[in-house]
Amino acid sequence: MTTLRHVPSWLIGQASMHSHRLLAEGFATAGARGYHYRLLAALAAAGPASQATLGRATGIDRSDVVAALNEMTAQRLIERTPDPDDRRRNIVTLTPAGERHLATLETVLAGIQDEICAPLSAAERDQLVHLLTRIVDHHTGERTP
Amino acid sequence: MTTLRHVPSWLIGQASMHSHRLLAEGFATAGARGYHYRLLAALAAAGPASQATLGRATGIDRSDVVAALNEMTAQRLIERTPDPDDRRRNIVTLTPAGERHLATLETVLAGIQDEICAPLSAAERDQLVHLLTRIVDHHTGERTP
DNA sequence: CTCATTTCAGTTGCACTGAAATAA
DNA sequence: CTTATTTCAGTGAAACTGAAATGA
Repeated sequence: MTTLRHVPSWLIGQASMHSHRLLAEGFATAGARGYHYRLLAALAAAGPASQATLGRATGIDRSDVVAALNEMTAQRLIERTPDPDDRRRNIVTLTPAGERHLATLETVLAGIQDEICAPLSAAERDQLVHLLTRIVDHHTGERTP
Repeated sequence: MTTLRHVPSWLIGQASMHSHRLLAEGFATAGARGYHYRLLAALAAAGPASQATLGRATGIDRSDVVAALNEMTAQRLIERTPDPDDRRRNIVTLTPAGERHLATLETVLAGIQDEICAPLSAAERDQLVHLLTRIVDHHTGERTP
């Protein structure tokens, strides 16, 4: 596109499309998709958690958390056990297979980052991360101000 | 997410999510969606074109171009006329209503850009545009290298 | 009663694939 | 015969909404 080439939202969207495609391809060869990785990473970072907590931590909708965890349970990557202190909740824990799976996905992810940022120097990559961090921080939590 | 906060693809995806939401909201109040704007902008920039050309110019799939143009024809924003020189082709042209609609969407778009880049200075915004441009350019056209 | 959690059913915009008909 | 264009039918991941059942 001619006129859109300097519009931030267009560039962000195009960059997102490419990174999303690369990531989806990488995750697919490992038998996963984006939601799976985000949930595994959140579990590894914060330890066992309820589904609602996982949804808030990952930004994934409560409804999609259910579906993704169903798939991951079938793959024996996680386990759901009822919380004795609050019987509405499921406590979700990583299985050893889930931890191994996460490790492979982390490797895939790191490779994709280098691929995405290939045309940038290390300093420029840091700069990009810094700029995007400020944008993302500014727009998270400030819905309907 | 804790561990993902410095991963470029995560930041790009989050920024894209926010900008996409803002853009979709803005376009929706004007009765449009992203594909409509991109097609209108391409028509205004390059003049009347075939659907295949529009698809290549906007990066929208041939199949989605058909659907979007159907909707836009119903709104009298564009017109399809058969190309006498190549009877497979439709020549797509902007109607006056389409030009007016595009002008409104341009205004919406410009406002959203300022909203997205609110936490950045003008120099930083240029820097972001520059970095993203290099990433996008590097990844467009180089599929299956 | 209100609120939180889990679950299921459905929707939407976007990106994409496959196949058919038509014509260069 | 091969290639290009338009069109239709369908798939898939992601983000989201609404409502129901259960329990704090």
